[in-house]
Amino acid sequence: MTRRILVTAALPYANGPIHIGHLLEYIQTDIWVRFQKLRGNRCLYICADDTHGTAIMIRARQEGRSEEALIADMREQHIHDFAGFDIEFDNYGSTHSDENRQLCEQIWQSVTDAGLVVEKPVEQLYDPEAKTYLADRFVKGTCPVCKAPDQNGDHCESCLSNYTPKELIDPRSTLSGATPELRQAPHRFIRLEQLHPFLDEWTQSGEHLQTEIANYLKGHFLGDELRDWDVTRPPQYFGFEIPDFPGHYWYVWFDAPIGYIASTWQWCQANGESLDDWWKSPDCDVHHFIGKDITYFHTLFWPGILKTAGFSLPKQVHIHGFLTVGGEKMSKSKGTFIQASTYLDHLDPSHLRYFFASKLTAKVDDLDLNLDEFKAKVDSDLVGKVVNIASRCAKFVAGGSLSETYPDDEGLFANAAAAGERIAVLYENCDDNGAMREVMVLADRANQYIESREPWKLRKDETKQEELRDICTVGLNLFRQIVVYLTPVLPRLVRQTDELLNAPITHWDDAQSSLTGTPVSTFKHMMQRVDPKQVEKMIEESKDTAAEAPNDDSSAGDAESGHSRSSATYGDGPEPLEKEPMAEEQCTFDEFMKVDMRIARIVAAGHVEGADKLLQLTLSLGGEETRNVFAGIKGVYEPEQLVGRLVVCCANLQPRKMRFGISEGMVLASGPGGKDIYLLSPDDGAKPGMRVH
RNA sequence: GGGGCCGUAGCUCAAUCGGUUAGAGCAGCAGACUCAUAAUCUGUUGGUUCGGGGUUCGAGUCCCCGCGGCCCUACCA
Repeated sequence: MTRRILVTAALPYANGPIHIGHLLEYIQTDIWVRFQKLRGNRCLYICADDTHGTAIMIRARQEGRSEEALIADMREQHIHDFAGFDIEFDNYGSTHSDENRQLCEQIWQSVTDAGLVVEKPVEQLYDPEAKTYLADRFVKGTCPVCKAPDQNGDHCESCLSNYTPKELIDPRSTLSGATPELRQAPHRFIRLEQLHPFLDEWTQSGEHLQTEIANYLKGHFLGDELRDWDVTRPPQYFGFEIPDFPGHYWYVWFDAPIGYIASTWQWCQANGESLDDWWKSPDCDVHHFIGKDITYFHTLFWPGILKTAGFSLPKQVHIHGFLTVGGEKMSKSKGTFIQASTYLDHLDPSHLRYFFASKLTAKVDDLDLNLDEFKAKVDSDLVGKVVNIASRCAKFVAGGSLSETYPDDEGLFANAAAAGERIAVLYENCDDNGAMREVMVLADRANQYIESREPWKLRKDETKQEELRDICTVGLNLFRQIVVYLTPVLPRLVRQTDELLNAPITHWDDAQSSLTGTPVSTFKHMMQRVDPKQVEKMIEESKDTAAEAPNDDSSAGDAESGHSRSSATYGDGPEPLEKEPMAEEQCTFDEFMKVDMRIARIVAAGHVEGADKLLQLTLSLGGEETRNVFAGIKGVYEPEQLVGRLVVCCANLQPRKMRFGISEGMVLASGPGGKDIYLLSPDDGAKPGMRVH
């Protein structure tokens, strides 16, 4: 019997473009949906833009236009990006829709009727100029602990202490610069604790969640009383006004998940279907795909709401980890914060779809995009193995057709057909990585088969043309089987294969029966290797030098430049350069200027207890400006000889927490290390605080 | 500061409830082939499972202490 399955991916926020981190989720979900559809199940892929909240409101103001105009624009971009990666939604809605408003009102009524809503006053900083309450991240000021200026609302990056925005010295709004006032406003909360027994049961049984997630919830939330959840906001706010709480709005996280239902409703209206069949029927399974950061909302809050309002509970919430690039969090300054559109300008979307598939498992682990591995995997698996099968066979039969009866292939086709169910189970369980492995084994076998039959030799023998055609018939059928299994991942390859073999792939079971007698078109290259130059360009284009503070490891050692005098006169050998070759990559003037180097005077120096290599230095940049720096020069310089001398330091290096304290800069020195360390000194006349250009 | 996840071959990952000699792919190396987009095929070298203790007949797996990495920290989208 055909299953009915409703699938959602998390709603992207309408405050920014889609990037490759987002794509991991939408591609994972798209693969799962395409798989279900190919298996003959009725499956809907539902998504929408998440459009409400302070951030949208503020951005619209800054851009001098309405929120509606902003989110309409963003929606266009999002849809365009998704289409570029062959992510095919059945409906892409918006949380700012009539359907969503109606559903919010209806669900709000349900939770109110169930006695879950309670009103309490909340004290918060308010920006009198922007006329809105301020979330912590919109407040900056001087740290109450270490007095470092320009720190965040809730924690200090200099001394790493935590506090509340109210404790900040000289707080100011990052929206308007105004001094915020402490104000009180009523908020309404949902008493989640009342649903505690239900959530205990739902999260811990029925395999709705991955085990690590179930354990996490049990250990972190369900062991204690569940906190009341603040789901309303006082003005000004961009969202839906609450009917029985005039002037107040639902918090964006209340209406966002309801957007799943609203978007489904839109699809139902357009297709003459009933919403209840999808959201209130036991015959339909609801599956959510989300990232681990929004676990709380989707596994506690959301099931509680659904239960209370009488909607279907998710059959499963599939939670994935984050995407890292080169083993690290995506970074704008490193160019690894890659937007979907930037990727599309340079590389093939199928490559990324395959790479993600080959790395995705049902676990919550983070997934790393290593660009070298990306190239190696795509080149080897897709081009070298899979497409190669078609490439080496099709040419021998192009313009002709496949054999009329399927030749003896020693059981290869039957074996690969049998693998179909195994692979289907892997896809079903979100173990795309396992599925890709199985498929690659099939590709290896096909290549081995062709190798052993040596069709290129038969081609020269007039009497063996029939045998040649048989071999190619087997090869191309094995290829087509593989493409069927890759359909969820590589829809474009499917279309190309349809064209080559003149037989459309429409169902998973197309891998069960062989193709015979059909015409074969001329082979055209189906996929290119990854071009490293394009990868580089993509990274380069993704670099946003203004976006982040200087990086803690990008500036240190390589700030040298060449000179024009002959080195021979001084007997300077090539050894230092040979030992440490110059950086190959050039740095732009802007990048160089990011490093703020200053003349500094060492006003204090001392040993650090327990440290083998460090000295603690206090640098003066003139006036009151000082820096605490740990320098790895113990054993080379004695503290006493350092006090009073001038050095060059990097003054805007990101502070770094070290074992013995925070280091706030770096003293420039040269030499390979060990005993060979030479501090840089300015010529006479330089004064502390002067910039080094 | 609090918390989570992780550490296995050069790289990416396996290894059922604690149970034989820790397995694959890629890379590397050697050879073959020349149809195929420098593709493919055959063979093959790599491991003190981060370190140190402990429990056990038996530990990659469980416990403790370190070290290292990534991430989260609930008015935040």
